[in-house]
Amino acid sequence: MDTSFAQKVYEITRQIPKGMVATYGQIARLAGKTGAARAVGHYMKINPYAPNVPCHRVVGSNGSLTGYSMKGGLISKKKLLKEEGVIFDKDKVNLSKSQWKEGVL
DNA sequence: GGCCTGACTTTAG
DNA sequence: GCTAAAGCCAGGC
Repeated sequence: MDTSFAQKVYEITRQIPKGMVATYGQIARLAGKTGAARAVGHYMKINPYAPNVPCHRVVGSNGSLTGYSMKGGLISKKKLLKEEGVIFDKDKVNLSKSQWKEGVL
């Protein structure tokens, strides 16, 4: 997996600050492949950079918690995000307040 | 080595 | 607002 796309996806995901979340579509777009969110999801699944890539900070387009292959599943995921300070709206992430935006310095 | 599936998104009707 | 179809990458069988 020396593909620049995967590499970019991992780098972008790695840059997500604590208490923030990004969507698959956004990452895919930043990586230069609008619509390749599926591939992004797959990269999260295999996640060869598990500790370096906080895949639990990646959620669906509308803030829905999806996937998470690590132990605990979405339960742990939601918990982690909450602990990090991500604003939750029921079982979804409040993107309006906690969606990470590249360059929001 | 080929087909199917999967943590999805986007555009169009 | 919802449904349908197309597009993307790699792993597993």
